[in-house]
Amino acid sequence: MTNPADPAPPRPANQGRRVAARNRAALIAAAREVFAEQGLNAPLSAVARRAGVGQGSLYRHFADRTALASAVLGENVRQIERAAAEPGATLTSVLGVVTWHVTRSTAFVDLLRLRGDDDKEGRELSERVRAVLAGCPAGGHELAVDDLMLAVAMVSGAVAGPLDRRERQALAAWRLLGIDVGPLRPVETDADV
Amino acid sequence: MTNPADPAPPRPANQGRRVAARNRAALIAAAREVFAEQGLNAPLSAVARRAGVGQGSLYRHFADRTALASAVLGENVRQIERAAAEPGATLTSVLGVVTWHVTRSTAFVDLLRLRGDDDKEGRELSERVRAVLAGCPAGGHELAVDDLMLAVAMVSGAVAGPLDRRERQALAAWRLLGIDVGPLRPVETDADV
Amino acid sequence: MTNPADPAPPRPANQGRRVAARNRAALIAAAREVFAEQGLNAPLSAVARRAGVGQGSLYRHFADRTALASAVLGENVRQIERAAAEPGATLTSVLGVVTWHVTRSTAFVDLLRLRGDDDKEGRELSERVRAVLAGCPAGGHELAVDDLMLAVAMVSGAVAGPLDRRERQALAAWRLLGIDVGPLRPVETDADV
Amino acid sequence: MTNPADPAPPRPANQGRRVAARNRAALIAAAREVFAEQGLNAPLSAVARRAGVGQGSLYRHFADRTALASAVLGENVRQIERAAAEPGATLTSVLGVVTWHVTRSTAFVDLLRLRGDDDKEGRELSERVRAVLAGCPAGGHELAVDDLMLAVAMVSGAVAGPLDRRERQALAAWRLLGIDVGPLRPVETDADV
DNA sequence: GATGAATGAGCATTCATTCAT
DNA sequence: AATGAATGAATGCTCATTCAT
Repeated sequence: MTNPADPAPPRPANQGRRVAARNRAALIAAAREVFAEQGLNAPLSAVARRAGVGQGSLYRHFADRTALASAVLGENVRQIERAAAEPGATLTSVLGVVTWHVTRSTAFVDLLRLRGDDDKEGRELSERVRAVLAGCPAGGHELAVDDLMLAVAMVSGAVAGPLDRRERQALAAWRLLGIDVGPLRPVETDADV
Repeated sequence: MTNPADPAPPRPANQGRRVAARNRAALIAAAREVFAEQGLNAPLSAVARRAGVGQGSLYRHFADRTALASAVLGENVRQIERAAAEPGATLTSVLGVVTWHVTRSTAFVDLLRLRGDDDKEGRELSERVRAVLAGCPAGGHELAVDDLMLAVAMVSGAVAGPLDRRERQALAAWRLLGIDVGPLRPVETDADV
Repeated sequence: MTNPADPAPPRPANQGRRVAARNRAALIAAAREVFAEQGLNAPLSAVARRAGVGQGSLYRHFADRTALASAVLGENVRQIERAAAEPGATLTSVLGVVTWHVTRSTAFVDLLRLRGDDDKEGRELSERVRAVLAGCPAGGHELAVDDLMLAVAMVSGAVAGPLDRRERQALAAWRLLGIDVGPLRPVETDADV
Repeated sequence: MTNPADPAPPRPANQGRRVAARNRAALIAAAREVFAEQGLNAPLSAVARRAGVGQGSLYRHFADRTALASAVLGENVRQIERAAAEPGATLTSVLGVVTWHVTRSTAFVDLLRLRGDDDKEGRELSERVRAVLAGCPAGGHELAVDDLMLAVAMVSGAVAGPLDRRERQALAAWRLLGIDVGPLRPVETDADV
């Protein structure tokens, strides 16, 4: 018979609040990968596992799926904002960065396809992208920002499958729209978490 | 509390084989709605429920999700083929029908984004759409069929949200591509099963 | 819209009561195969399908799984009884026939492992086998019939896997028991249905 | 009728990680009973229910049916190995322990009848039993280990029905084989997990 | 009598979410 | 704060059984 009062299994030490920030970053990094691969509906358990973190910690840092997704996509948007802030940035160069994210992340594509209903977080992020595009020196293009956003969504719709295919499709899509994009690339970050 | 001596578990009447065809049609109709709203991964149980039919009946008529999806999307593709067969059909008019389906059905959009791997049914349907487009008298456009299919995928990527918004976005997307589409419309069918 | 009063699909002609007997035989034949391959718990739908008969017909002829199983195993037992009735039959020759069934039919093995509870049909069949063995001229063996039945069950427990393996195991088992068996064989029937 | 405004779906208290080990043990105990009664194909939901544990917990502890079965049968095999390691152990005494398990557990009998195909776990366990028998001081018997394993399978085939009947049949089967077995008994364990 | 469709209970499996420690 | 186990609802799928025609 099992003794019902047998001692609790050894509890892993609480490593203090220093770890908190580290865990948050690990969760975002893991979510970026998982969402990029499987889209915004990927199992959250997979994120926690890849982050090397308990399920509970995930929920402590991010109240729900949306919060986590916002954190991940927020980084993407921040990169786009940084790209636009670089000296010599043009609409062309910024679209290159946008397209880089579109080809890399299924989640970023999903962002542009969200239902308008329960969203809000998503709309804010979209708004920020729109603001960036609106502020770009339009290198010869006379496109309204609405059309630019539409064009980004359209390119998103064109990509599917493995990475190389996604890149080819994205470039072909931009060509079909008659819009130049710079090289597909991320943005260097100071502290690349 | 349930009476443990409940005599007869009241089985809803088996309505005989008369309803078979009706059920099949109801399943397709329900699947069209559910897939249109929630996409190709919608729960099949929701389809059965909306059709007012047991789970088993669904599986009797359609061996798996693919079979059901094919039945639904097959109708869509058939409509497109019919549109191209109408007297006086042009690329423009056919694209209007294609776009009608894109705005109506999330599932139709999904069709154009399927991974090539395990699919086959889906690829066949895509192929049929491509064949229709390839055979259209290209009213002034000099687009290769590859680019046409890409354009359709791009338009698909642009639509989201409520119906009226979807329509506006689709039309704007085509305009951005510089491609004319006819009026968004389905095709009249003799027996609209 | 579908006309709710559309005509019933053409009904397959009722082919008269001559077919009844034929169907019954087909069901037994199919069940023999299916039960032999998959054991007594095989899906009854598989039996109906292999018999080329509707599910309903199966249930008309056989009220439940037990009835069908009894029909199948009854034939096996009848063969054993016939073997014992052949001129020159000995315990050895009869055990050869018994063993033939053991190696051929998973269901026959299952028969010997049935729970005693709800059984009855099964016990009757077992009884008949026992009666046959009891009546055999025991060619030199001094085994009580209880022990013979036990031995048969033991040999049943030894067989598993593909046919050739089953045969080797059965013969090894009998050898281990020090009991001779004749050649493994079925019995010729006059009208081999 | 259920009040549609039911506020809180009363979730049974999550009793924390204290119960983890207890639950695991409860699952194994429940599985031992259920598998013993119904064989290796018993519904896992029955195991979870009898353990007083949610379905999810079962799957957390045991990835699949095989894992659970291995845990249960592994204990059986370990007991047999311990029996062979006892001072004064003989083939006779070990066979008594083996037979004890055969009479107690339908699952243990199933183990000996597994198809070789997709198994592996099962074969490993069988191998361990064989190894134990091979290593036993054969008290006067000159049986090859192959024949011993066959004999065990044969005895397994002989047992069916209620416990007392199973015991009588097993002993009679061994007698028929001319092989001595010690008293049917389990092995005392220090910590009976 | 035969037919084949309808039905729902049952089982396996996954996953979002909560909570004691 | 972190942990990781518990939980059950949801979903896919199979099958025994009933029944109108």
